[in-house]
Amino acid sequence: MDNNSDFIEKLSSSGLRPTKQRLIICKLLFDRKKTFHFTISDLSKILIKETDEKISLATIYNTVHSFKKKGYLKEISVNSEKSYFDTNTSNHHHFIDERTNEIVDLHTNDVSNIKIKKNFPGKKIKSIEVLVKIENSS
Amino acid sequence: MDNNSDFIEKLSSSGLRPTKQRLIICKLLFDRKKTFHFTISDLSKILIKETDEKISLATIYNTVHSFKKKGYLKEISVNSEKSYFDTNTSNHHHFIDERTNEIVDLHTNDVSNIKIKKNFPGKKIKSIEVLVKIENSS
DNA sequence: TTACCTGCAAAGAGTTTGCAGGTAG
DNA sequence: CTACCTGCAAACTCTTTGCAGGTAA
Repeated sequence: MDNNSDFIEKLSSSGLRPTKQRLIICKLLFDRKKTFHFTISDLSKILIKETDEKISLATIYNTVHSFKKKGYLKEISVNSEKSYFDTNTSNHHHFIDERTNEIVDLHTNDVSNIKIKKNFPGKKIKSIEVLVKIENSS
Repeated sequence: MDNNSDFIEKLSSSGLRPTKQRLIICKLLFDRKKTFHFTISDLSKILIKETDEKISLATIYNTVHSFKKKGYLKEISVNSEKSYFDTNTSNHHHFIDERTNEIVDLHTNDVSNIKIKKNFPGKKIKSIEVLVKIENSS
């Protein structure tokens, strides 16, 4: 489990100054066992609730975008209303319940091997993402 | 290929009045051989360019949402900046080039059969959507 | 000291809504 | 005639930007 000095090292080594705000956000995002899926407003609400420091929205946007650019976060396309970010940056898929916007990771090996049988002249495949929409079975 | 009286019938039969604006949009969206992927602003620009009548943005939004609600359009999650709509409402997948936002349909039988090997207590699978991100091969 | 970072407020983009006037049935 | 539809403007939400003051190295 990461601790504060790991985060300082992580930020410094990628050219980001380990400011107080970035460390708070790091702790919130990366000091957990399970993948975290969030929108900026989720993150902002949690920061307000769980932290004494008030971090401005602009800084949250800046930080999330820096982390994304450095590869610490991934943006996912599950919903066109808001941007969702994912602390799991490895190759994987998602379940989503569109009623609640609950998102759950789906490991690559929980999905049968996918073959795309159509070629695209001049283009190559960069990634294949599966979105499994789920609903209550009742 | 549909013509105007087919569209009048289509709208009337689903409880939508076949107004001049809706017919123009119908013709633009559905009187074509290939699937059309668009954002509201794409649609608006094309309407301005190809039509003498000026249709207000609010009406375009209203119309697209009515058509979606009636099942004539599908909204797709490929990008979190804008809503994309698809005139192909059947089950299928997409290629996307994120550099240009070019979207191309991928038929279900161009993708190997997908099995999800993970169960979700209390939930059932509603749909499985594959997004294949592509880039220039050069 | 200097380059980078934060926080505020303003601006921008996309979308929705309220309402007055217009139109289909 | 009545319910529904259109178009305008205002409002709203999410996101980005400009800039003054603050902070890490």
